[in-house]
Amino acid sequence: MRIEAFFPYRLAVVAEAFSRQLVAVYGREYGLSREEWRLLFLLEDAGSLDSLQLAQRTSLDKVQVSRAASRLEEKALITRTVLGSDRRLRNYAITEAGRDLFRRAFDRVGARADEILEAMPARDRAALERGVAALDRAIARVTEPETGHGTAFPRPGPIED
Amino acid sequence: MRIEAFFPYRLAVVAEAFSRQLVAVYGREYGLSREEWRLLFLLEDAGSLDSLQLAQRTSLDKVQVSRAASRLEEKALITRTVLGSDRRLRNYAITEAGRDLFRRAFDRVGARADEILEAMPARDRAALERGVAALDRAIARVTEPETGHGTAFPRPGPIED
DNA sequence: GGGCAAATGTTGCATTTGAAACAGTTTTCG
DNA sequence: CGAAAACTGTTTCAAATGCAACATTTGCCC
Repeated sequence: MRIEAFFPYRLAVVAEAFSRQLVAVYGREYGLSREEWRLLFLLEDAGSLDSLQLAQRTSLDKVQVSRAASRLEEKALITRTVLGSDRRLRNYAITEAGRDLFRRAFDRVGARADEILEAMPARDRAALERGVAALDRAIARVTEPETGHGTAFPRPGPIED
Repeated sequence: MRIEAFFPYRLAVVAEAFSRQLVAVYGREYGLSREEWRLLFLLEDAGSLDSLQLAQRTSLDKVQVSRAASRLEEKALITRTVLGSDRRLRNYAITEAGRDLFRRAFDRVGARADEILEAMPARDRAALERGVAALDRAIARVTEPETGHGTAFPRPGPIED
């Protein structure tokens, strides 16, 4: 079989290429790693989160979160405080500087993503979104028994939570 | 905006989760890295390739190829010889042991991939394939001027080659 | 209450990865 | 012909990553 015809290969290569287009923006132009980008994204939306909520809404493991958060704190883009109610947990909050940086980066990243997606015919774009959503459900279904570590994003329903 | 609604995030997370399911097979059970897996895949199909052909058909850069090939050679799964016609190039060939290992791994990896894909309704699966193909074309179109390093797979037409 | 298991975040260490420098070969052009 | 430029694969070095051990805190059970 030719590798170009193997669907998992095609999916991985295309997803990497798409991701690379966006990393080129928030990475090179704003100095953010993928994990830092995701944490800022979450915090810009939520304002503040404790680590339990964060673990549920991100597909990063605890080491990645800890390290990305350290760097974001060094850059003064977020703050991290020990939670009083349970001193094992942390409360993460985005700073004004973090909001500013994220919003500027998001404008450019979103524009780049749209530029690519809008180069697709609308029907193809709809097919892609439908297919991705369905694949996500299929993976969740097939891997149900195991721990969902980074398998997918939280969703309503009987699975997860 | 909620990160779960940001399409590039959804695509990246789903693609990683899918990939992880397959790496769990060829990685843990057959000791192959992603790059080694791809090289073996190509060579099992072609039998033997020189480095120029290889660079065209893989989405790996030269460093990744060099290192993966070294390991495969150590494991006696491929052979590497300097090409007489141009001593900068190498000829890669798969060994019998390499074929055997790859075929066994491919059976299991393909089965795992099918298990997931067949958990999708046929219409959704068709949508996914259509969408992925279209996204690949869109990325190639938008990034046309730059070097296509790992951007996509080779295709007929005016671009690349 | 007191000890033990579970949960959480962090750190250490070995491996992997990426970018640039490098060495060897070929091509170009004067 | 010969020097310089271009090309290819490998190596080097610093940074990133993954996994396991660790320290701290909490919940459990007697």
